[in-house]
Amino acid sequence: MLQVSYIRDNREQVLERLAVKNFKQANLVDEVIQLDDARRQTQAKLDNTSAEANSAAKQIGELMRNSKKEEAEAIKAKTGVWKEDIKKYSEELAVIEEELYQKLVLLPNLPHSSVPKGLTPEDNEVVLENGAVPELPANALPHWELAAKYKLIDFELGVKITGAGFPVYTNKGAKLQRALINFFIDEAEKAGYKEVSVPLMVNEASGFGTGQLPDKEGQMYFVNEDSLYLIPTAEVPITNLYRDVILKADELPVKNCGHTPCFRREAGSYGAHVRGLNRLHQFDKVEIVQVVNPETSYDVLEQMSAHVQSLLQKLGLPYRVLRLCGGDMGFGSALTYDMETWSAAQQRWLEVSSVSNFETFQSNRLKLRFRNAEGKTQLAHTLNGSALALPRIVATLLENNQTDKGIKIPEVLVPYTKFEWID
RNA sequence: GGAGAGGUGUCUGAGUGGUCGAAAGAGCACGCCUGGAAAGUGUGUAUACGCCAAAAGUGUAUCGAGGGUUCGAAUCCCUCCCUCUCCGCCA
Repeated sequence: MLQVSYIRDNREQVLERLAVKNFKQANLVDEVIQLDDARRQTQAKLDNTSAEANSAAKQIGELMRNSKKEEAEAIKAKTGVWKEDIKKYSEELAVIEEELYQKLVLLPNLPHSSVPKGLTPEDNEVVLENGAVPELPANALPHWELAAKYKLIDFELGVKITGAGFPVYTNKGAKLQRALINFFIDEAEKAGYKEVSVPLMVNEASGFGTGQLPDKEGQMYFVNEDSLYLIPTAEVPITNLYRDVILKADELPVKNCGHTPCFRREAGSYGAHVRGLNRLHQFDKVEIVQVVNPETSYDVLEQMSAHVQSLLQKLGLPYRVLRLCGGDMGFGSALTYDMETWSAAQQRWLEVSSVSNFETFQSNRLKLRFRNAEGKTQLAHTLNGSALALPRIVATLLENNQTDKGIKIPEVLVPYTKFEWID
């Protein structure tokens, strides 16, 4: 959520930035400003009336104590009007604030100046490519066939017990899951992230804090009986750890990592692009989250991007880094890098990570502040990224490392898997 | 699931209708004291939104949340949420 005061002070810039995100309802900006004007006026009227009523009440108390009953009654007689006005103004204020809020939540975050204009994924900017694309034999298989051949994943069994998009990992497939999770967590800890293990369900306030609610509830599974949402990413519980918190300056940066399953309804398309592990309703992911001083947030974003890249390098996966264009970015992000690995058998790039700086968009909703050098409270910046999501990593590992003898496990993973080959 | 107790500032904790944004203590910050530290001592120490060019100042709101009674509510009433204890169930 954008800050109203910022919108007021930087109207032109806000409009210009929103245009980069192809935001269509630019009129909302002026409506927000007008509503805020109205809010201030009504607030002032309410405050002034309350002040009068408060001082009258004090006088009455004083007079009663001195048993000047008649004078007290005289003042009492005047309070009726104030009471009515106070009621009227606070009702007005509530209506205005609600309207303001409803419009404010429709405004996406402002994209950073480096965000390219554009509408579709084709307009994303390739920042860099790294790693050699492997030469596969002519009979190379896509990962879903490899998974069947080596009995790593049983998709049908998942359908039986739950439904499509909930695979069952078996044998070395199950081991590989656990190995990747531990490898990713260990690497994150080496990079200074503290591991947390968090609930997989969150309440509505948490969904609001990170921006999934209102509006995107369709993407989350909802437990009606208890009004809880299954988390679509560990970003939600981990970032919400700091909701309604004022951090001391020396507590920044906060660096957390955590592994969780992620649940996504993804009511979407079918076909080759979502076959196998390409798109699932449940998958495992290690997430990294930082809460930082605004002055450092873009340096931190680069560090997080470098961390994710280092994982891909260690796993020997060819990858590229994209700077998402305005049209492809998430609602709350100011700048997003996507990391994609090259799937040799599918002959296409698969998104395996997304690293974003939310600036104050989340912290404003979360009321996540820190005390700055002047001792004043200030909104912190939040960032997060996948480091990494498992399914597509597994997909490319299986596909890219397939040989006549079986599938070769990357060296860094062998201490975790305790086997070198899937065969 | 059943019964009971309770939710006050960073923490402990007082406060049952007016002088309460809230005693006291602890913690923390700064100063004094000290060769240095501890002890001692003094001062300060919530957040948000207004007004003001800004600082100073000042107004309003907030004692789990929302509503009500009252000229006036942390304090009385209602609803909801949460925590704790005991019992039941149970990984």
